[in-house]
Amino acid sequence: MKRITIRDVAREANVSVTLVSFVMNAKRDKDGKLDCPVNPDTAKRVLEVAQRLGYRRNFAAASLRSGRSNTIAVIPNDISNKFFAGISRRIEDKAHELGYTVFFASSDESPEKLSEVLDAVLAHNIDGVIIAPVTGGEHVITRAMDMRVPVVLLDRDVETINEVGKVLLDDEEAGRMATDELVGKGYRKIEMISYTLGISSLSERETGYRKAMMDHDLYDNAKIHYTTYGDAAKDVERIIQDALARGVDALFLPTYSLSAQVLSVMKKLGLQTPKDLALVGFDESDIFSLYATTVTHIVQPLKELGERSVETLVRMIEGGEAEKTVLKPALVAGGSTEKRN
Amino acid sequence: MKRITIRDVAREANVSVTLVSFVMNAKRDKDGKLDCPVNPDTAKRVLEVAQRLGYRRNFAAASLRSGRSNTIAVIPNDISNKFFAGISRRIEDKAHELGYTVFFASSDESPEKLSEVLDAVLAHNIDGVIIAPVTGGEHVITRAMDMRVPVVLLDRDVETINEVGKVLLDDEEAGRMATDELVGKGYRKIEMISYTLGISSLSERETGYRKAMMDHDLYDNAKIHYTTYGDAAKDVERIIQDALARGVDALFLPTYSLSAQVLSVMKKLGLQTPKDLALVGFDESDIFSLYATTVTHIVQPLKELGERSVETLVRMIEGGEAEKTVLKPALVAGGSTEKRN
DNA sequence: TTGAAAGCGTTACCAG
DNA sequence: CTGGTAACGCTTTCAA
Repeated sequence: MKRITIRDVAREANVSVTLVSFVMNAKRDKDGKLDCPVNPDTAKRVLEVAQRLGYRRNFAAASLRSGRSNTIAVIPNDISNKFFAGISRRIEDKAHELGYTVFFASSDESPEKLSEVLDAVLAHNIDGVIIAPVTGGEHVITRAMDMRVPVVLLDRDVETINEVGKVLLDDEEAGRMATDELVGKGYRKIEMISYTLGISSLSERETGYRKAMMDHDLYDNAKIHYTTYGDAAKDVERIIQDALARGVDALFLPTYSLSAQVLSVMKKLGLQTPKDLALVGFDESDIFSLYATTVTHIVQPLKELGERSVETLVRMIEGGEAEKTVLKPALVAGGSTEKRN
Repeated sequence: MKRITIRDVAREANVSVTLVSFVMNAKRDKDGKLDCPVNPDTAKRVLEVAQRLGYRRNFAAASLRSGRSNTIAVIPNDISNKFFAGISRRIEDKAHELGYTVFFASSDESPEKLSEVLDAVLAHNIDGVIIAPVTGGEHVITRAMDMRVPVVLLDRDVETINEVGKVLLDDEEAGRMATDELVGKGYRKIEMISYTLGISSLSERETGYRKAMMDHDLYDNAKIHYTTYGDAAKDVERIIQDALARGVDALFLPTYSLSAQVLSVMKKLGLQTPKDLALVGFDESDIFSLYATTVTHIVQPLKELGERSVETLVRMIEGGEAEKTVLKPALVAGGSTEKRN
């Protein structure tokens, strides 16, 4: 069961390897015609022989010779996180449609792991990289750029870097939507819990919240509580009790993990939403529909985020400009923001 | 910014490319000594030069020449599903530890997509494949075997195929544990909802349930309702109402999706667990702890499943025998199986 | 429209 | 222990 090479096909079809290579690499134009300088009859014959013999291009050889790989890498912070799970398939599908293979690897927030992943990127002749949710460390981007690999930033902006593609959510709008929903339903003392991560997505959501509060002349009521990913469990309980003591009537939670944390604490304390506290959560989860009261939440257009990031990257790989796209969030209404009586 | 090749290193270190190749491929043994037929001093010099020049092996060239890639592929049915999200990181970490890179791609249940993925596997000289949760279609495995690529089946058995590695959950035990828990807490009319998928994991869980019911002399009460993934939403509501009408007091849900579906219907119908219906769910989710009453559920040892599958595959790649591992599930107790009064 | 031949950077083989 | 050299299978000139 020897492997079929381009030479086998050439011999069997009575043509040169060059011709076979041409035919195998030709893209079909809209008429289904092969777009290459080969006699159509010859091309047809080559295609038939290749098919019959079960020929498949040896990827390593092609990559070695051409220096390209038709492969892109996607480096999320954690391949198993919520946001990424929803977006990975979209990326995969779109990449496949454009003729690229995708390669996933977690950076894990660790500079060492990140460095290894990037070495792998170099070693594999990978054509471009999509860097998805990462909290902390701009090294990724600059290192990748040093390697002259096209980069697209997904979900999170780094304002100091501009030679990369960007596909982002309009996070300010998300913060504004959440706040407007609460105000519209009669809530006034609306506060927010956020992480001290210093990443653009969160700070923009905070900005949206602040501006909306200001627009509604509620800025004196605006207050953002901060916690860290690791301390959230204990901080959130304290924050909620403090807020209730001060008469706060609603909370905006700008990430899924904070939303889950808050629901957990409220359950533990026997608090009900919206009676004791109205809520707006973030991202998608069965929890929002299965919690005692359904929870209003902001959703990101995962499909578009994924597809757009691939399109942007491929365009850059093929010599195009780095583009920036900002997509709109949406609000899914639930019982947690029911009109206040 | 020319790329540094093995030849550059050889010239700079005054040795042949052969020596450099030896050194770069040598694994360190436990003493940190390089395990290769090269003078330690020479090796050290080569290493230093390589470091200084920033040499990185060209993956495509190595793969082309050696026919191997130190890469394994993982093909789940859906890269974004629950089970897979929890296991992917474990696979990645373990593979990395053993010197392999991982490549993820969804088969998506579609034979065409599957075929494409396998072509990619061949084209990339991939050394082995882990096939994770797939519902329907044994083609995968036989196709991969035809390609002479080592295969490990993860989570789901195909009894007719034996030349592959297998890493499975003791699904019969899982069914038994769930049933025993319910019986132990005083429930008697225990039923089960399952999918008509004909996959081993589900049918084994059913077997465990049946056997446990038999052991407790409750076999006359045993009943399994069937639905399909697509029809679950409407079927589950009917099933629950029918069950309640017949005085059923507990349900065992052998998958996460069925668990979520049942919780959703119960919420909609205003039913409470365990008062109206005791429940045992499956797999991990925030839902189980955040639902009005916490839900007892069976968990799989995701870490072990992931690591073991990689270890098994790598052993096969390196010429070892195909092994079969069966891991034990665990039960996480919650309020949904509180003792019946 | 076709083909010959020169590499791409590595590893494997065989000598020393 | 060390080194020369022939592949690996493909793409890419260049010439016909």
